[in-house]
Amino acid sequence: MKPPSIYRARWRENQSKKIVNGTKTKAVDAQTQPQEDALWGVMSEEICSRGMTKGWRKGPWTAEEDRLLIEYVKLHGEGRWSSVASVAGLKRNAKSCRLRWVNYLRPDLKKGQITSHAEKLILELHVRWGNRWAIIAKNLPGRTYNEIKNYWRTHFKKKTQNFRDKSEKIKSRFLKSQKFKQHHHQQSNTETDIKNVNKIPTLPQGNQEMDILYPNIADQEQDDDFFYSILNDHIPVPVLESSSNEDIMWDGLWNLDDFQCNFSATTYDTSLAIPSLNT
DNA sequence: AACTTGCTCAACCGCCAATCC
DNA sequence: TGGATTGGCGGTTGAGCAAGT
Repeated sequence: MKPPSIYRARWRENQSKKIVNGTKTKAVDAQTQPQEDALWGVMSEEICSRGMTKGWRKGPWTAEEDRLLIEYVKLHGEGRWSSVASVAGLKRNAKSCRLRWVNYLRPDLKKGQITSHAEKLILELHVRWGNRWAIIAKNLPGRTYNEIKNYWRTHFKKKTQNFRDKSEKIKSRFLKSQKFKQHHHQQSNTETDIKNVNKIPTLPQGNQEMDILYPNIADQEQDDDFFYSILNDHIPVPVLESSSNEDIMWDGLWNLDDFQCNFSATTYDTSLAIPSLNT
């Protein structure tokens, strides 16, 4: 008894294993995608109508469904999502139930606006961890990774864009005046930067500690300055002393979609001595 | 008043690792 | 040991609403 998506995933997997003329076939490409979607739409209805799956309900949860799910968790605890549908009488799949509980129904969740303190902590943690929302959420008790993820997208995307605009100006100014010198010297500097990134101290938890970290920073301008200063503090900038590959280097430095800043040895291009950013 | 645009956030999807059988 | 299942996570979507034109 599986939802149609399972059958589709399995079908795709089998397709990708097929070998035609010595090369692996693509399960779906841009041309066949619409046909495949249509096909699986029909299949999906067919599968459900024949009772081959439970015909999982989708869309917004009703109050009654919430009540049933809460009752279920009270009785059976978290983590047994696969049996929710049959036991609680919900026409929702395990994933949907888990998500609803984790992101909305959990009693320890904080509702309401994210405070400025929490906002700053999110920024700081995002610089450290990138889009690893689950890890960030663990430092913000009562907040879900989904909430933080949404918050980031709606509040900080703009700021990252502003930062990029600013950085473009700095970049053009900088390029006019800088020349690179020694390749090996640059390499040793960036390697030191990578080590320093790994030494960023663990952040304390709780509002009291955050007060110590960020005392009396209130207005928007200060917030912006704070935001940019974090980036300046944490993004290791190689010493620009030698090279003729300015464009490649600056692309690496300034193409900071979401400010993914997890440097690692495996993504470190030693031939250019420029840290590349995980995306 | 009607329409457009932007914002918010719940919910879904796909992928992957861990666990189960 | 290997396939199936489950749970967790990140990316994305889209409905609902408010503000602007």
